Amino acid sequence: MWLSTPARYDAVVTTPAVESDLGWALGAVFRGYVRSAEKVLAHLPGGPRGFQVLTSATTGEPCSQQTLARHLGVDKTVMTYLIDDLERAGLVERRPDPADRRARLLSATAAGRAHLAETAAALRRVEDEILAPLAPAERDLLRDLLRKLATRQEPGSPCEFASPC
Amino acid sequence: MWLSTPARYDAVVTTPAVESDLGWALGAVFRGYVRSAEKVLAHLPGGPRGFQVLTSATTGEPCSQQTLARHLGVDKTVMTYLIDDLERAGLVERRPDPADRRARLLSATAAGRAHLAETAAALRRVEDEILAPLAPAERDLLRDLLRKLATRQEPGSPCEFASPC
DNA sequence: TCAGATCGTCTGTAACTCAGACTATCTTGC
DNA sequence: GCAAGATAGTCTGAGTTACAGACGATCTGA
Repeated sequence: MWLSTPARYDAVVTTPAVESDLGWALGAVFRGYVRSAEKVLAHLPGGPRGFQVLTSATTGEPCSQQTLARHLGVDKTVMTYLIDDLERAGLVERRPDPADRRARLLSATAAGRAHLAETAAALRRVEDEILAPLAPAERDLLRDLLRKLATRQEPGSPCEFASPC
Repeated sequence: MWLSTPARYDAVVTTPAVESDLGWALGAVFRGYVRSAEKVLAHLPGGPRGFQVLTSATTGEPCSQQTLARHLGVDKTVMTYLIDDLERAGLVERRPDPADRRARLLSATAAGRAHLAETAAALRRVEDEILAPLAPAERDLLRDLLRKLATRQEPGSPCEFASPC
């Protein structure tokens, strides 16, 4: 059947071009984002992931390393040295959790918050640059759609990803 | 200034939660996609990237390894052993480019096209699973927006990403 | 024809990921 | 109160991966 079917016909009917593959588009955009973000975040320990840790440490109530690791999608061992670097730079600090002495609560220092404020502004400009091909309304739409997916797609519990801490 | 401003105020005004970070959402969705796709593509050499190579080798005219590498966002040395594996599995084949004897044109074998057809169907189901939190219209919208970005965001030449070969 | 660029390959090094062990601590059941 | 198992964070080591650089073959332009 496959051998007798003309190749051109196959291509059109059963095998879509790679551009229509969600994975390809997702990967291409993600790579572009990381590459651009790394330039802006070069001075921040941990790059884009360090930025996300710092953001999480600043907003909301302090949370444990492991919870944060799950939320950001990094291994717990990676989280250890990610925080090591940020702490060494004086941007975040680990405090023992009074309710559980095994755990450390992560919170940003004043320097960390100041650093985050200016970095977030620069990153926002990078995001706009990346989203430039889209109309303003489309940009907001894309952000919303991605956020909606990201906060629900954890397979085990539907909202694990959504709960920051 | 930073020290005298209440933390809560900082958080609301200048430091958005990580969930509003495009990079976080993009990363979370991308990780989820790769994790799901790898299950379906476990039997295919190279996993998701092998799938994209096979897809590109099937659709359109045959193209060189380097062009394909740029298009898929992988290093040329990675592309070499990626194709090695696919060729060893009998799914693609390298042919010398008659117009440039340095280059190899990549094309899928009949077995490769058959393999791709069934794998693409399975992958499409995975994609729908991942996009499940969205309404049907939103899914198409997200695909379109991502494709629009992916085909235009290459910094050097705006359409380099878009041109498959 | 010659210099420089390019294609694909190979090699080695650097970086990264992740399983597993370990200590300290919490929780549960008795 | 105590023992057994689970969990948080850290550390180590093994395995994988990415990527710079060199290389031969070939193309292109002067």
